[in-house]
Amino acid sequence: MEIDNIESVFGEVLQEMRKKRKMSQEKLALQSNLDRTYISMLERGARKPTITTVFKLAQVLGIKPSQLIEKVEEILFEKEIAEN
Amino acid sequence: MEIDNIESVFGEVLQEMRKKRKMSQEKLALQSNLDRTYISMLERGARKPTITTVFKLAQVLGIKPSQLIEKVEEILFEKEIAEN
DNA sequence: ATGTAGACTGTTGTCGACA
DNA sequence: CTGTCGACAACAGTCTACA
Repeated sequence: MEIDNIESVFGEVLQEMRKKRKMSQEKLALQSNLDRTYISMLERGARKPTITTVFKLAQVLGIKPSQLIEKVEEILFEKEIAEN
Repeated sequence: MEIDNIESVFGEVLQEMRKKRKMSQEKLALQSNLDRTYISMLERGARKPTITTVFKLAQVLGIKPSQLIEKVEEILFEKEIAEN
């Protein structure tokens, strides 16, 4: 089945982490040195970030990149189970 | 100083993990559904993978993507310390 | 404050060939 | 088995503008 909507899951996680910090997309974009519209696309799963983008975002969110990825794994794993 | 040779560090880690498994670039490429020449470029730090590429590689290497990223963080952190 | 659109630049990732 | 090269298609990431 291969799923491969990693980008959607990443978007969910990113939005959750951002909101938890009561930060706007605009501010996140500014601080991470990325474009506001791009953050929007990321959260909606319309783009897959490169590894360097993940590092930038994690830094601004104050977590380790690996923790961000780990969150994605967890959700992805739940969804795979729900699939059989 | 901003460093930003995340791709070089990722390359180091990828190569280390691959060799530890006594796997050729060719086999890694085949199993991860990526191009052999691209694996070569990744290991030499000439390309930055997207998040989905990281997931593919980690799966073939038999580790969690977050663990792969964590290794990168560690080495990156050592290098930042060595810099002041 | 966010979503979307279109046009754009640069880079990822593919492929064939040769050392 | 790996590095590199050149050509290429596909997609990441920017920017302006409008709802």
